[in-house]
Amino acid sequence: MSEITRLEPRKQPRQRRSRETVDAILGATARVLVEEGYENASTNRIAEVAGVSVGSLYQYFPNKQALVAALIHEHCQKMLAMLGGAAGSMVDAPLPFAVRSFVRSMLAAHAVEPELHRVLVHHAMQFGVGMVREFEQRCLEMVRAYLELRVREIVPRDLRTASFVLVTAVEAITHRAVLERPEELRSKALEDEICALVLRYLGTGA
Amino acid sequence: MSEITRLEPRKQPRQRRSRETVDAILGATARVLVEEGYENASTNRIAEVAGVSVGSLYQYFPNKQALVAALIHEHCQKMLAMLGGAAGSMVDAPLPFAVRSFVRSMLAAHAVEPELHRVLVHHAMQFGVGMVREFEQRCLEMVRAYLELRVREIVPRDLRTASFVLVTAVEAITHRAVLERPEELRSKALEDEICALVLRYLGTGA
Amino acid sequence: MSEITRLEPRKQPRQRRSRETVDAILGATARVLVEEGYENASTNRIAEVAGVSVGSLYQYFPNKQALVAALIHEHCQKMLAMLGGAAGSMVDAPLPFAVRSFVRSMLAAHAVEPELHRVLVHHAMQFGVGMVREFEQRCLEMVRAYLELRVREIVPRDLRTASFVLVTAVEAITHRAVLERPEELRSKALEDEICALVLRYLGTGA
Amino acid sequence: MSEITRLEPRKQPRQRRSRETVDAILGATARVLVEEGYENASTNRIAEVAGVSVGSLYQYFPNKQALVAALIHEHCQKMLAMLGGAAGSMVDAPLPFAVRSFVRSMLAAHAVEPELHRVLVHHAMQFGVGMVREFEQRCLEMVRAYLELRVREIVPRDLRTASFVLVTAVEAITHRAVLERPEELRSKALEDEICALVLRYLGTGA
DNA sequence: GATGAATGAGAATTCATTCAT
DNA sequence: AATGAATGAATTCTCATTCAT
Repeated sequence: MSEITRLEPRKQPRQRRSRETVDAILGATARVLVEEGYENASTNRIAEVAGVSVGSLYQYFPNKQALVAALIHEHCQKMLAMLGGAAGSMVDAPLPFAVRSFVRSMLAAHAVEPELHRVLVHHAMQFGVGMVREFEQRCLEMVRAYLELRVREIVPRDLRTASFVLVTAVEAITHRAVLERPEELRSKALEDEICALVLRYLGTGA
Repeated sequence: MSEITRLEPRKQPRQRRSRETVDAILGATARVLVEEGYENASTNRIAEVAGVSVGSLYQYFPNKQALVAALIHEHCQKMLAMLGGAAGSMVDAPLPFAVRSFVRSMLAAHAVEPELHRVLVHHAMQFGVGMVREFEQRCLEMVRAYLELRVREIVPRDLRTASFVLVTAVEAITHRAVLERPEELRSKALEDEICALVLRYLGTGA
Repeated sequence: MSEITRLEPRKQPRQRRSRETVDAILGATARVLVEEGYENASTNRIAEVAGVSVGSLYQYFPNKQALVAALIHEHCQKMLAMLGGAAGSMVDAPLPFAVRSFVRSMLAAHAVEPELHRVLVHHAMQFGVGMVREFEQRCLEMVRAYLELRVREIVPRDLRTASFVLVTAVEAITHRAVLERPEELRSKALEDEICALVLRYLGTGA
Repeated sequence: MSEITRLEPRKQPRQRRSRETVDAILGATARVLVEEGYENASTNRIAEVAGVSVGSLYQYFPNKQALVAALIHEHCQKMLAMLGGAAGSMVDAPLPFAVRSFVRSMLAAHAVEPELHRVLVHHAMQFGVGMVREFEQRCLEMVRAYLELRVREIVPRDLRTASFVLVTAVEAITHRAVLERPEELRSKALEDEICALVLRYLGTGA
């Protein structure tokens, strides 16, 4: 079903020139993926858009998958950075504030480059599984850690399942909202509703 | 981004033998998709597994996309049929029963052929969008219709958003549970938890 | 050092048309190999010379090596057929006649398509090893079997080494003579000399 | 069939450091050729193994063929040096001693770096033909010169053909023995048998 | 209707070689 | 002199699709 393939970048760019090349390649990959779709994203096309030769592309990425994997990695790092900010402020905050902070971070994280996000999520499972799972895993851990702090204030007893339910739900709603209802994002109505979903589930009578 | 392509089956099989051929092709498509992955699912391979010639395949399906579209359609019909059963029994039932019926239907619908489901969902968006959306649209309509019947018993006022939130959340949790936590499906604990999520969100003080 | 690669033909040609295609491909491979050299023998070039599309080539041969392997196989069959004729007449013949028969078969077998022979021998070792070894093995067996029949008439006692020495020597001289001294082949002087080498080695005082 | 290409090293290394670089490159070429095969021996790979940049490689060798040609040259020099020793001692020696000396030199010369030898012989014909031929030519000359000295003691009258027959036979047996029967090399049985082949052919009644 | 041979554009990937730094 | 980034033509191989039989 799937071949074993190296995903690690082939070699580190040492000089400034090569750093620029790598950036150009990743940038072009993102653009082509979004504008022309995964199926049409050939390495030759990507190199062309990046303004470099295919050879240069293969000097840094051993194959097409590694290229996409690198992009997924970069994207996950950005999203994790945004969630990380929320994590800090949650610890001491009472439930309603913590939940709102989390939900906002999720919305913000998904809104960065939604089109790219969609394409990457789509193909992430095939190989860079570990990379996307890293993001989801971090969400789960974060939420679960927080729930454990507040265990006496909430209704659910099985925190493993509770965090699975919450993270999956919030992530899915956020994801689809960004893609399908971008106009509603500013209205705060959706944000309120997601917070309500979470808070009522946790049983704080909000 | 994508070419405009006919997705309709090329001709209706009228005789029994034709019907069998079409079934064999669709069955083979499902098998190949699941066992060998989308990337490796060539029309030649599918025809081989189906035990017919490529020529025959193209007699009934104008192109590869139409083939997958037909499979998606078939799959959606099965899922809708399972939801349809629930729909009938929901109308008159009080909230807790209705919600449980809905959640059970969702779990059951996703459990039919989970591997195939995963592959199809994965590639559904690329072309057969309308077909998957049909399923989601029906879910939304069903839930919204029910919520309108019970509007005085529930907290949320914006029923459009409420049904979006609920359907998206339940669908996502169900989907991931079937794929990633199949062992927990029998325990009923997850089912209970999803019901709790919905009921508390609706504000019935469960 | 070397990848594991399928060398078996991909599928049997069933219709006459495809049989002709396969023949055209093998013929073109031989021509290109001889006229343009192994390095320049690309599959596209071979297909072009064969007057078919690359696709057709890959329908019957899973990769380039399989193509060459098939050619080697065919070539070995031809050579073995020529040796086989000699084998029959050797059994009852006295040494001088048997040796001459063997040497003549060798010369004839190498003279069939000497240029192709050179290229194939050259690249045979890389993969089709078994195929060329088959030819050499058959020679060894044939010679050894005969020596065993005549063991009382000859000097060498270690028949395994004796047949190795003889077959290797005769094969090498034949091979190089065909390639480098084709004009001398008709003179029979070389044939006489090879026979002398063998007979004197066997100690029959010729 | 093949382009005309400069095979001469680009420039003579004058300083010690340059000499070391060239040696490192040739050593790396040998290693890569033996360990990874000719097909996988790219100039980039060779430079990497040599611990220098490709640029440096091209400073000393105008192209890949020149690199291999240089290696072949080096290898032939080593083999010729070993044969040269024998040549001196042969002149005055009686046939049995001379033949044994020659056969031993051949065996020793082939045993130096058999794996490398095999790869080089394999590809020598493609371009460095002259270089390998040089070795074979020298063998022929040496043998023929000796046979002329002893012409009254031996049976064969056509010394050109006789030396061709002998050198080709001994070389082939030696080559294959080193590659395929290395364990027998120490036993001296094979050496004896090759000597017997030569001596009996020459008709000295050994 | 069915068959399967044939097609060929196009995709991924390599590698000898050059040249700016 | 050395470096290593960049090049891009060339190569192997795939696969959706057509069409003669």
